[in-house]
Parts: sequence; structure tokens; C-alpha cells
Amino acid sequence: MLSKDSNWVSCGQTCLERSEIRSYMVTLKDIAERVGRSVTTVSRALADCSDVNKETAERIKEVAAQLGYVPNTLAKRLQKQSTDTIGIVVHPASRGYPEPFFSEFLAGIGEKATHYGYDLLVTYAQEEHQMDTYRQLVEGRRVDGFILYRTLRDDPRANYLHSLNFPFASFGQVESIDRYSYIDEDGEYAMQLIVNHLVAMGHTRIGCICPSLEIMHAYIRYNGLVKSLAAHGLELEAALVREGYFDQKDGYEQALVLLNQPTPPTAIVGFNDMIAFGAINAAKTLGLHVGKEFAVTGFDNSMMAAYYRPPLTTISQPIFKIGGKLLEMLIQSLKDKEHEPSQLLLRPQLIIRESTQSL
Amino acid sequence: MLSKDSNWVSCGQTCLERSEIRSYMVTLKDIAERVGRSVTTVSRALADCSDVNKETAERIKEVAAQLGYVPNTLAKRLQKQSTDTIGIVVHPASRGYPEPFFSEFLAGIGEKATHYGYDLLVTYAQEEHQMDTYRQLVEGRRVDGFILYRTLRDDPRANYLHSLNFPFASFGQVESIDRYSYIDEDGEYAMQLIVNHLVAMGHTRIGCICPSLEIMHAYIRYNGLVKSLAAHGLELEAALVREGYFDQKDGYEQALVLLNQPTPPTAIVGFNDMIAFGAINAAKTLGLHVGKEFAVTGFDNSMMAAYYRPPLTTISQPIFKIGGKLLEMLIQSLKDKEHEPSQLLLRPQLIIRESTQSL
DNA sequence: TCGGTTATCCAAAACGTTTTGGATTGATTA
DNA sequence: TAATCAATCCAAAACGTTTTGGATAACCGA
Repeated sequence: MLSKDSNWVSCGQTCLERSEIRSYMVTLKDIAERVGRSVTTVSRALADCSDVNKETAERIKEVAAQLGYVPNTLAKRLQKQSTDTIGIVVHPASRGYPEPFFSEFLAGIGEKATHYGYDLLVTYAQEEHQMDTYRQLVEGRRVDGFILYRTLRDDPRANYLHSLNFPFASFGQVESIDRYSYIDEDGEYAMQLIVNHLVAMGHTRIGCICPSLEIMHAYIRYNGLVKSLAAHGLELEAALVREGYFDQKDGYEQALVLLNQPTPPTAIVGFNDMIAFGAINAAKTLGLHVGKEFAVTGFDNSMMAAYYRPPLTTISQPIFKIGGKLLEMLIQSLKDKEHEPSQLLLRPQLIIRESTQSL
Repeated sequence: MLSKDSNWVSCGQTCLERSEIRSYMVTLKDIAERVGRSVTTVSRALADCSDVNKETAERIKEVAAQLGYVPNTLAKRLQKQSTDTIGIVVHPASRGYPEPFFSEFLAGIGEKATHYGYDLLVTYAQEEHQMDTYRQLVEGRRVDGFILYRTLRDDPRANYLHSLNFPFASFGQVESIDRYSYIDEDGEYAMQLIVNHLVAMGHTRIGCICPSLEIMHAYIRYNGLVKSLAAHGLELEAALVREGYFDQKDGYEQALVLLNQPTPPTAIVGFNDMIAFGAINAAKTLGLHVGKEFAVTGFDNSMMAAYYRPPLTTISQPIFKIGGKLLEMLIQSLKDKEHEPSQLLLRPQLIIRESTQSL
């Protein structure tokens, strides 16, 4: 193993040299002096401008390479008055394991950002200081645009940015503004898929565990659920609806409440996979045979879904791709300020597994 | 719901005003003109320097607040020649669900970074361009320091940064350099805990599924495993060692290989939780009663561990805290270049659950 | 010969800060 | 009275780019 990168391993002399190179930062001025041209010319040569002699340009590039010149990002950005940086403010709920969704989403954004030469600035703010964080980033000109996610129906972040005409793109719609860029999954359609499937399996007594309806996703899915049930002549009984946020613990506890009722549901629709896992565990605890006599569905198709016992029937969303596409939409609007906002509604897919079988 | 943040909701006039404020960026010069003082004085007043008259300073601050002045971050950084930014280059394996570890680690780093006023620059590079990415960030002066994780025994990133004397702190040790800041868990001790427990449960035929031994963590744990087994007069048979990277699929497949041998192990030590989950599934597939006649252990105590069926015996590491502490160590060394590197070896904890019971 | 191109170059301004090295004033001290 | 000191202020330089608005010289066609 030592052979790999061995030039770095026992570096007595090498290190010193490198260290000197670093402490002496090469600037345009250095190159200019060395070549005997002005800073202007050097800058233009490196930018491949047409008004510099070919030979001069070559010589300049040669010297630049030889000196190991790398432009100073800060200086460039100050001059250009743009940061080439996209900001994302992390939601408090995305901080731990509970939300496997987030790391994939971030990766989708990050890979595209790197690809297009943008930096990704990730900020963690406490919920109560969330708006201050946005304001600081905007007014300190630290980012060129934002990615938003987990939107609310009336979303203060979106409202703020929209009012400033500050670029952003969001995963999830917002009711309180219009003309903005977003991607969303068709939650209503997703619920239709789920309900159709459950009904086909013989379920009529269907409950759900969902987060606050202030969250846009939840609201859309909830309405979709009600509507789809109605299409089958079924009703979503108030007693069969429980609020639970996002983690297994909530799913477990709320499912227990539902299942301990006099006439419990035969199926529970979890609004995300973690909730569904919790519900499965609750049912197991009560000795139910999950999949047969009691069904559970999730939402997200997280990796665990396929491996859980029983494997979870859930809705698949291409989170990684959504992140990437969102970033592309944002960059689009950064490059062309007049560009019409793009809006994308994705068709989700139902992944049927063993957690839902015929009654 | 509309009452909350209603100042943003129906903003006809408000929006315009805001928008004007933004397009007209307030600078020190603006304040200076308004107050009738020089830019220098304004700058010094806002920095609470002692050589500006109290009344003047107050007046300046008043006007600054009134105009909504926020310093231009780029200009400040260019002048100060520091970026106040910490970089983290994401390992390709951390991109999806498979590694719940990552989002918690990142959150630990990010929250502290925000707390100390540092930006967190998250970069996604393809593995083959990894070193280029580091070089660009270093030489373009885009970050003041790095957080490294998932170190190799001979780690090119650490070697590079170390040779340049560029600040970094890593989660995991590196063999190829010394005198650097790191946090690591005591993997040898962790394995001792696991082996002692398994032996106490009556296991003598113990196998393992571990990642490449080039990875420092894996190497340490592997050696710890061998040593701990030896302490009980046991040997780690070559046939009972399989390489698997990090996900359930690997765990599943490699566990099948182990279990289909003529004399299969009665316990499998997974080098992380995902591997362990896969192994559990494999055993279930073969009809084994996991926990009773066959034991599995994990490493990380990811959230799923407690909820898996059976719940997983595993090693607990405070990943979130480690991230935060790492960032603090890094900032420490940024502020005091001469500061001795700190090195922290954590005592891991064994969380015993039902996946390991008496034979 | 002259006006008009073209090719090549550059000084200076600009981006918005912080810092350096005084300058000015008025009061205090020797 | 002159020297010293403290308080208050600021012009200019610096950070390292990019861009603006020419300048210069050589060449071309009429």
C-alpha cells in the first residue's frame, strides 16, 4: 500500500518546497512581472481574450502553469459581484438518522453544483433563528440563490425570498406565492395509487398517520387520500387519523393508538417510511401478522424499505435526481434573470411489497 | 395559519420597498456620506474601536441600522485574507441512504460551524478527481481548513494537507503522518467488548464481514477482533472472513456465503450496522432464528438498530458530537497556528440487544 | 499622404472592506 | 512658553481580480 502516493509519504525535502510555494501565493502581478507585461494583459491572456498576441498568451500561460498560479476566488468574486455559491439551510429534522431522505437529496444537489462550478454552502440554523439566517446570507451577499425543501403552505422563507426577487428553487409547492421554480411529486396521484391498491387487497377501514398539515406535502397527500377514498365510496374517519412527525417513535406510538381502538383499521397509510416502520413494529408488538391481516404503506422508498420485515409497500421518488434537477433549475434562473420559472410535477410510482397483501 | 408571518403574505407595498433596499446595496461609503465622516471612521466605529468619539459612533451605528447595513462578506474576506469557511469533501459512499452515519456527522459539524460563525462548504467530487478537488480548494483559497473522515491507513488527502501544513482535523487516524488533529473511537476496545459478549453467550465459531483493510477503521477493528479472539484462545479462520463494503446488499450476500459453508459460524461480526442488517436478513432467509441459534453484531448504533427485527446488538458512537468536537478542534488550530494538535480516542459502548442471545 | 483599420497592449478604476501611518485639535504638564 | 499627551479623525494603501477606455504602432486602401 505504501507504494501508492509514495511521493507524499517520506517527504523531507518535498514538503518544505510545497510549503514555500503555498506561503508564497502566486498572483497575476507575479506573472506580469516575470513576463514583462501588465496585469491587465495577463488577466486577459488567461481568460483567452482575443486582444492579446498569441505568443504572449502562450508565454503567459506557460509561466502561470510553471508558477502554479490559481486565481484567488475571493478577489474574483468580489470583482464579479457574484458568489457562485448556492445556499441550503438545513431543516432541524434533517440532522440525524431519522431522515435518510436528506443525505440523498443533498448529494443530488451537491454533485450538480460541483459539476456546474458552484459552491454549496450548507447552513444549520435553529428553527427560531431560521429567518435571520436567510436574511444574513442574502444581505451579506454570501450566496447567489437558495434551494428550499419541506415547504409549508404558507412558507415564510419562500415569501421572503420571493418578495426580494432573490433566486430560489424549492422541492415542494407553496400556496402563498406564485411564479417561482419548484419540483414536486404528484402527491394526490400517489395517494390514489395507494388507495386503489389497498382497496384491491380488500381493505375498507383505512387509517393514516401524517405530519402537520401546514406542511405542503402532507396537505396535498392528505387531500389526495380523502379524495381517493371517496372515489371508492369510503370515508377517512377522524378517529383513524393521527398526527406524527417523521420518526419511527411517532409511527410506533400513533399506530398503537389506532390499533387499540374498538374497531381498529385494517390498513395504515404512513406519510413516510419511518412512520410506516414504526407502525409495522407496533402491529408486531400486538401480535398481528403484518401484510396479511394488517397492511402498512410508506412513502419515499428509502433503502430500508426493501429490507424491512416485511418489506414495505411504498411510493418511490427519485430524490437524488430531484435534487440535481432543482439545482439546474436554479442555475438556469441565475444565468437568465428573465427566464420564466420552471415547474415540474413528477409522477410517483407505487412499489408493492409484502407489507400489503390480500386480507 | 395565515396569521403567522402575515406581514409577508399580502405584500403589495412592502415587497417593493424591500426589493429596492436590496437592489441598492448599502456600503460603508453610503453611511459615511450620510453621517459626514470618512469610511475609515465608519468602519472603526462599527468595529467598536476606541479611537472614535462615542457620540459619533452611536450616530454611525444608528444610521447603519436604519439603512440596514450588512457588511459585504466577500470584501471583508478578501481584505482579511481568510475565508471563514470549512470544507468537507463528501465521500462517494455517503451519497445515498446507505450511510445514515453521514447526515448526522455533517449536522454535528454544521451546527458548530454556524455557531462559531464559519461557513461550511460541502463538495462532491468523483473519487478519481478527489485530490484535484482538494488542491483547487486549497490553492484557490476557498477554505481555511478541512474536515476529513473515513481515513485510509495511507491517506493521500491527509498526506497532502499535512505536507502543506494546511489545517485539517480528521475522524479517524492515519498511519502515514504524525502530529495532526483527530478523533477516533477505540476500535480495538470496541471489538474486545463485542468478542467478550459473544463468547459469554457461548459462541466460539465467529466470522466477520468487513470493508477493505486499507480503511483505517476497518484495519483497527480487524486487528482488535483477532486480538480479542486470541485472548479467549480462539482464532479468526480465514474462511470466516468476508469483505463487504457498507451496504445491506453486501452484508446479505457475504453472510450467505459464510452461512452456506460446511461448518458455518454461529455469530457474525458486522463492521457496521448496514452490513449487520444484511446478515440478519440472510440468516432469516435460511430459516435461522436470529438471536438464538445465530448471532449478529453491528457497529454505529444507527437509529434503525433499535427497531430492526431482531433489534441489533451494536457499538454506540456519538457521531453528532464527534462532528462538533472535530470542528472545534479545527477552529482551535486555525486561531492558534502554533497550537499542538489534539488527539482524542473515545471509549465506545456496547449496546446489547436481541440479535445476540445465549446459544 | 491621409483616414481608417487592426492588432496589441496597458493605466486606472472598480469591487467593499480593514489597516497603516499619520494629522489635527485642545488640554495638560514641565 | 513649549513640549507632551490624549482624543478624534482620515487619506491612502492594501487585498487580487476584472473591466473600462483608451494608447500605440503597423498596415491598408484610396
